[in-house]
Amino acid sequence: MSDDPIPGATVARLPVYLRALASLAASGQDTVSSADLAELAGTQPAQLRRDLSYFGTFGTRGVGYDVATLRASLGAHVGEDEEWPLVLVGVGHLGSALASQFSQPPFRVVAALDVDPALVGTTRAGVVIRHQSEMADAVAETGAVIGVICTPADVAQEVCDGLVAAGVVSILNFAPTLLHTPGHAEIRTVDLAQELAILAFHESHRPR
Amino acid sequence: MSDDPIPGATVARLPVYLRALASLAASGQDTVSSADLAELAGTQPAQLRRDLSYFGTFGTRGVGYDVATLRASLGAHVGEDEEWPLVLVGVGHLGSALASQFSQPPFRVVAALDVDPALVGTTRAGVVIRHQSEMADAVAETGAVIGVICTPADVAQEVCDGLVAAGVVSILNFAPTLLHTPGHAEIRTVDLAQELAILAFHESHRPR
DNA sequence: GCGTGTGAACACCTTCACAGCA
DNA sequence: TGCTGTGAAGGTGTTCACACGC
Repeated sequence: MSDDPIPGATVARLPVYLRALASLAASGQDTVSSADLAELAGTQPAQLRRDLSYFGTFGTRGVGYDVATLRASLGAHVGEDEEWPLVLVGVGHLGSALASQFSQPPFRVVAALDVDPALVGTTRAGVVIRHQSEMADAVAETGAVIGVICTPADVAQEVCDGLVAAGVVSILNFAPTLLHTPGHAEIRTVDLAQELAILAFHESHRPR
Repeated sequence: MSDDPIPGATVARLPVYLRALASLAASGQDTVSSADLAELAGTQPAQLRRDLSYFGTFGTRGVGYDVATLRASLGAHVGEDEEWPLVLVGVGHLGSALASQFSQPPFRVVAALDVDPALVGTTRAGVVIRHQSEMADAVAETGAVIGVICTPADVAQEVCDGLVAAGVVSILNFAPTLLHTPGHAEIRTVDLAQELAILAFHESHRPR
C-alpha cells in the first residue's frame, strides 16, 4: 500500500497538490476538504481522494485533511526532505531562467556548464559557470544527481551521453529532440514547442 | 473519420511525428515504414499506425509511407499551413528564450510585452517590446491569436484576464500557477518545476 | 450530517495479432 | 513476401456512488 506501483498520472499531480497545500498553509488555513483542495489543484474531488489513497489514509471523515500533516506526508513521498543537487548544461536564456526557477527547495543548482567562453566564469543562481569539458569533474565534485539539458538540439545527445558517463541517471531534457541512452537512465523530455503545437491544433479545430 | 474526435494522446504525439518526418525529409529519405518512424518518434509501430488512422489512410501496404505526402497531410491537420501569430507577455530570461524558439514556422511572435521600463523599446526575435499596459492595442493591431505567459506567478492571472479580454482564447502559461478563466478559453499550463519533481519522485523511489 | 475511502463501472488509450493489399 | 490498417483484447486512469466513521 505504501510502495505499490503509483500510477504515473498520480505522480504528475503530486507537485500540484503540494503547491496548493503550500498556499493554503501560507494563508493560515489548517484544514481542507477534498472538494476545496481539488478546486485549487484543478482536479476532481474523487480524483484527489483516489490519488491520496495510494499513499495512505490522511483524512478525517466528515472533516477533511489537516493541511500541515498532509503536506508533510506527500512531501516526504516526493523527496522534498532531501536536497536534490542539479547540474545545468547550457546556460543561454532558457538555462538562466531555469537556474533561478530550479534553485528553490528541495532543488539546488550546484553546477552550471556551457561552451561559450563569454559565459564561463560568470554566475547564475550563485554558481560560477564552468566550461562544458569539465563536466565529469563538476559532477564528481558537486555530487549532482539530476542533469538538466538546455543546449541546442544538435548537441543534446552528446551532452546526455556525457552526463550518463559521469554517473547522472536522471535527466531533464529541454532540447527538442529524442534522447537515447545505453543504460537505464531516466530521461524526461520537455518539449516547449509541442505544447504550442497542441494549442494550434485545438485552435484550428475550434468550432466556428 | 476525418474530424471525429481525435484522442488527446494522439494529438500530443503529432508534433513529434512531424519533427521526425522533417528530419527524414532533410536527410533525403522519401519513404518510411511505421517501424522506422516509430523508432524516430519514440513510440511503438502499432501506436503510430493507430494514430495515423484517425486522419486517413496514408500508407502503401508492403511499402510504408511517403515522407513528403504524410508530412503535408499531418501538417495540414495540425494547422501548419496557416501562420499563428503569438503575443508574448513577460520577457525575462524565459520569455526571451521562448521568443526565439517560438519564431519558427508556423509560429511567429508578433508582439512582446513587459512591465520593466528597461526592457520596453528593446527587441526580441525582431519585435520591439511594448509596455504591458498596451496589451489590448497590441493584440488588436497584430491580430495575435495565441498568448504566451512568462510572467511571475503572482501576476499571471491578471495577465490571463487581460488576454482573454483582448480576445485571445488560446493561452500557453509558463507561470507555476493554475489559471481560471470566465469564458471558455483554452489554457495549457506548462509547469517546468513539475517535471523536475516527477524526476525527483522516481529518483527517490529508485531500487537500491 | 458531512466528507472520506474505495469497490465497481466506465472511459480512454495501448498493444496484439492478423486479414488484406501492393 | 512485407507492411499497413484495424477488430479485438488488455491495461491504465477516471468517475460514480455509497458504506463508513467522525
